[in-house]
Formats: sequence, structure tokens, C-alpha cells
Amino acid sequence: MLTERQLLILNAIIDDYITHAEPVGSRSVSKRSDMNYSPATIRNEMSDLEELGFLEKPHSSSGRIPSQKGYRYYVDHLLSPKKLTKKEIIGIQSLFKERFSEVEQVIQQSAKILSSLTSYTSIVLGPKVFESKLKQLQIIPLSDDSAVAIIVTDTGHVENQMVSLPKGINTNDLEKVVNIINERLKDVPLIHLRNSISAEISNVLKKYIDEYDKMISLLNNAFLSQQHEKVFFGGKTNILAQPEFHDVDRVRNILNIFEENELVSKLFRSHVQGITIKIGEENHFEPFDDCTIITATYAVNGRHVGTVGILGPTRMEYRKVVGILDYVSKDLSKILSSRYQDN
Amino acid sequence: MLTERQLLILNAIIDDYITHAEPVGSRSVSKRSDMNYSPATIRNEMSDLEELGFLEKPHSSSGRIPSQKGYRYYVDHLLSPKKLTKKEIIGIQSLFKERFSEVEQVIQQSAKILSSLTSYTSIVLGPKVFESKLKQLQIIPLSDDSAVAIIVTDTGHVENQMVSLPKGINTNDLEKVVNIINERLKDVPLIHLRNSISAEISNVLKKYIDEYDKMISLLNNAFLSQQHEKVFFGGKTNILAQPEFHDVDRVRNILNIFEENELVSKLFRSHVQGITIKIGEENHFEPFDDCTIITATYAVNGRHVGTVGILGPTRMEYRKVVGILDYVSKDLSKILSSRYQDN
DNA sequence: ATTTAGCACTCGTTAAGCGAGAGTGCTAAC
DNA sequence: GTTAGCACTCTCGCTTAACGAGTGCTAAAT
Repeated sequence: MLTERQLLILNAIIDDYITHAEPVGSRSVSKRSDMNYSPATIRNEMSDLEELGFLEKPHSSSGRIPSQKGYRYYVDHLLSPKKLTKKEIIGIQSLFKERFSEVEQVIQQSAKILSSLTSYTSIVLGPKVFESKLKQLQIIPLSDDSAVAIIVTDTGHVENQMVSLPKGINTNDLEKVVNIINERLKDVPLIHLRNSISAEISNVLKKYIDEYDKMISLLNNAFLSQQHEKVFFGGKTNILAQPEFHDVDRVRNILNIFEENELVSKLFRSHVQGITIKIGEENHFEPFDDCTIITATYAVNGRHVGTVGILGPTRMEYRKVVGILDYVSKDLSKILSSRYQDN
Repeated sequence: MLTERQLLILNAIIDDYITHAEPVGSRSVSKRSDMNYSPATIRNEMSDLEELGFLEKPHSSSGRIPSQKGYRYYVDHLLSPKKLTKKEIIGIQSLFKERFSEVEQVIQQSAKILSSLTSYTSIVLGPKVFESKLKQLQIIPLSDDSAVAIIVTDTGHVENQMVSLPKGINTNDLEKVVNIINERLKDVPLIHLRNSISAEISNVLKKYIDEYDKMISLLNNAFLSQQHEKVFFGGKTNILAQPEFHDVDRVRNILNIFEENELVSKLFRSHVQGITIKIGEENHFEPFDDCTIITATYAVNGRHVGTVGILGPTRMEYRKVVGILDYVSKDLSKILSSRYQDN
């Protein structure tokens, strides 16, 4: 167990390193107002902390920097989220105040807010479309062999998907099917649609429709669309401003990762409610070995449907980021919930 | 006017600089197989070419690099587009062969092809949605005061737009209006929709509808959607591989520009049919002062509806890029045309 | 038993100096 | 008109030296 003084010193070093990005020496720690020990004492403690694995030295005669374990200890035991300033809160509120016509715009806006407030890169996932409910289905033939299927959800979200029309399908039948679905499956969550079709209305369909099998496969295609969540970014290039990313090759690597939505979505998706912090190798993804990802979930009417996250260097302003993320995720939840309530 | 020999030398220097990215000296020019002069002679010519403004020196005792004027002369007089290799053609064909369900996917694929073939960044604009024609309009109420308007075009493109329902509007009336529009304005180009409404059907509407004014403003909102072309990128980070972009701050600048679709669209939109080359300051945009943009237009059934473009350093492989761009733009035109024909 | 002053030592950073190499411009010879 | 020869320039990489920040250890002070 660490002594009180060791805690104080560890905290001081991490704070210092976070703001200055340079190894911190005993002298500068000892000069802090809350530190009443000489550099020599600090040095001894630092040596101990290094032995315990909380600190490391870039080279033998330099100051210390926090190790991954050090950061972990810091966030687990020492971290007190910083309250947002009045100014920040007002800023957030005013940005959210613009009247957005679409849910996606609200989400995109959250990403922007996060990145501009933190000056790191922000990623927002979701909300999972398929949790929302069917409002209306349309299948509009374009030519003899193709049509576009349009799904409108109760949240006003529109998904569309091209489908090819099997030969021998009857346009009247198609209309009938669409009508039946709209009558009987309204308000069924998209995620259950495919099941519901076979479970609830297959009998009806079989009765009225000639080419049952073809019709089913057509519908399955129509509901195939974007199963994966959308990914929104804010400040994609913010991370380049950090001194640890002053190498073009690394930068390129990371930016390329951003282009792969699948991967990003896997890396940032949070499975537990609330704030999650993944430091360096805890991400289990080599290019992020010296990055930290902090995520929070947001909820709609109590259900956690998406993730907001920040990507920065391990030397990240944890206090600030956690505070902001907490605030924004809750605000976003509020806004989305009120919106979904409306409908 | 330049002499035959000066042309030869200018061409040699540019070719060399394009491939090696380093100032080229008299000796290396003279060593080329088609060059039967000694370094000293070359030096004299180079000196003249510099005086004429086609070449410049990074410092007094270094080799020459082409000036912007030099590149301009090169593309205007010396440039012979490189024929694609069999391999490249086969590659393009096979990538285009995948059966895409949506036009946008074809476009996105073109961007990918271009960037991977050229190893620069590619940008594809359009096609302008509003040139396509109305297939079907839907307005689906979500709640008492909001609805989503969906426009399906003859090309299978789906646009959707949230609209707020003015108070006192009658749902039956809304349905009537939508029906009238679908009957009478089918196949009207989106761009003319708003005019057509007032011109062709305002009488009918006035007859049947109570709240004419409110209805019109609602429709105007519904047709407001994305007027600006979409922007597709390929190989956003390719440009970072070029030695002239090995500075993180510049890189950041450029990548930030990529995020501003409006700006990108303005910078890359081509107004003339065929290949356009803008070198350095010809772009009239300071961050691109040492970039070249090469664009080509693509057409659907003879109408030029969009732009494909490449962004690279002024030291760009002009011959190759022009060849590829020419080929891909034509191929894309073919594919899109055949698709639009279908419907 | 802690804490701290003192000191030798280590390493990274910076500046200066130097030689090699690539390239030029000029002159004079071909 | 062309080219060989040569002095000159500038960059680049390497070495050296000085400096400064910081450490670890020892011994003295508290």
C-alpha cells in the first residue's frame, strides 16, 4: 500500500506530466506549494515509486514519467472529476440549443462539442437504429427488377435499401404485403422485425400471397440494411496537436484507423453503463498502446443505446475529460429522451 | 520560344524531379540515354531555363527544381498521358465489376480505385441529385407537429427531410397533396420541383386544400434537402506519404480542409468538360500552394453531372494521373449511364 | 529514524567545427 | 557551339565540447 506522501507525490508527478508533457524531476515536485519536502526526499520516494512500477525513466538521468500502472492507479484512486466551469456549461447548452431537425445532427453536434471542449478527438457511436420501432415500410419499384425499400422509424430515422425484385413477383402482392406489415407490425422494434414476420404474419401472408418464399427473401433483404451503428467524429485531427503524435507515420496509421468504421466501433463501444477508462495496452490494440480511450454511455428513456468517447494520449487530462464526458453524455441523454417522448 | 533542346532538358528535369523528389543536377540529366550533351552544356541551358522562369534553385549550389511555370509549361506542351497498363485496366474492371446496389457505392468505389491506383488522395463530387427526377414523394407524420418527407428519385436515390407540421394542417389534405404531386409531377427533375408546384398545380391545390399557404411552405421545406453535392474521398491519408508533407502542422491543415465539404466541393468542382489541371497557386487557395489538383468530369447519358479529382503535390506524376483519371471518369460515366438507362 | 545538503556522475541537447560530396558558374580550350 | 577544368558554394553528416537538468549515494543535520 502506498503511503500518504507517496500518493501526494504520484499525484503531483502525473498532474505535472499531463500538463507539460515532459519528464518531471524532484526539484519541480518539491517546489509545489503543498509539498514540504526537499528534492532529496522526493527523490527517494520517486525511486521507491519506480520500483513499485508506478513511474519510469526515459533514460537514466532524467525525470520520471508515469507508467501505465501509474495512470491506472491515478484514475482508480486519485481521480476527482473536474467540475465544469460556468463558461463551459453555458457553451454546451448554447450549442445544444440550436434546433436540429434530425437526431443524427444532435449526435454529430455532441461530437463537435466534445472535441472542441477537450481538444482531443471524439467519437460517438449509435444510437442503435435497430432498437427503434417501425413506423412505416415502403417498397417502391424503380424498374422491372429493382426497387427501393424504405423504413421509417418512430424516431424519424429513415433507412433505405435497394432490393432486386425476383422474377415473377406480383406488384399487387407486394403492395398487399407492405400493407399487412404496416398494419400488424407497426411499433415492432426493427431488431425483431425479421422474427416477427415469420412468427406473426406468415400465416396471413401465405394465405394471400402466391410467391411466399421469394417474398420473404425480398423482405429479408429489405431489412438487412445498416445493422452496424453509425460512427460520428469530432476533431479528427485534434490528436495531431499532441506532441506525442508529431510523427507523420504514426499519425497516418491512426487516421487510417478512423476510416474503418467497423474497427472504430469495436474499439469504442462500451458495454457497461457509465464512464470507462482504457489506458494504453488495456485497449488491446497496438496502435493505441500509448493512447487512452475514455467512454461514457448515453441513454434514451433509461435504455443505454450508444457511446460517447474521447481518444487522446495516455497523458490525457483525465479530470477534465471525465467531467466533460459525464456532463455531455447526460445532457445528450436528456435531449434524446425528450425527443423520443414527443413522438 | 524554347528550343528543341531546352524542351528536352526541361522534360528530363521534371520527369526526374517527379520521381525522385530531389533537385536534379546537370550531371544526372546528361547521363540520360537520350541526352548527348555534356554536363557543362546542360548547365548553360539550365541557367537559361532558370532565367526564363521555368526552373528554380533551392539554394545557390544545388540542382534545379521545376517552378510552377515550369510545371505549367510541361502539362501544356510536353504532357503525353500514359496509357494504362493491362494490369491496371484489369484491376479497374474487376473493382467496378462488383455488383453495387446503390449509385453512391459505385461512386465511393471510384474514389477508392483512384486513390489506390495513384497513391494520392482522390475526391469525387456528385452526382448532383437534383438533376434526377421525382419518382415518388412520401410525407409520413411522426407526431402531431412533425413529419418526415421522403423523396425517391428515378435513380433509386432516397432523400429524406424532417419537417414540422404547421398547426391546423389537415392530415387528409396532406395526403391529397402528396397524391396530386405524385400523379402530376412524376418525372419532373428535382431541381424544378418547387417551380412546378406553383406553376402547374397551384390551381388544383387551391381548389382542394384549405390551408394553401401553410401547405406550400411545408412542401418547400420538404424539398429543401441537400442541395449541395456529396463529397467522397479515397485515400485521405495518402498524401501524407509524400515527402513534402512530412510536417504534422501542414498535414493537419490539409486534413482539416477535407472535413469541410462545402470548401472541398468548391475547390474541386470542375466547370469544363474533360481534364483540368490546377497547379499550385492556380488553385487560389493558400494551403494548396504546392499542391496540384487534376479533375475530370463524368457524365450520365451525355450530361456532365459530377467531378472526379486527384490531389497531390505539384511534383505529381502528371502523365500517370491524367491517364488514370481519363480512363476512370469514362468508365464511371459508362457504368452510371447504363444504370440510369435501366430505369 | 527521517530528512536534507553536497557532490560526483549520467545523459540529452545544442552549438561549433570539419570534411566530404554534389552541384554550380566561369574561363579557356577544343 | 561545346566541353574540360577548376574554384567556389552550400548541404549533410559526424565529432567534439560545453552545458544543464536530473539522479543516486553518502554523510551530516534534525
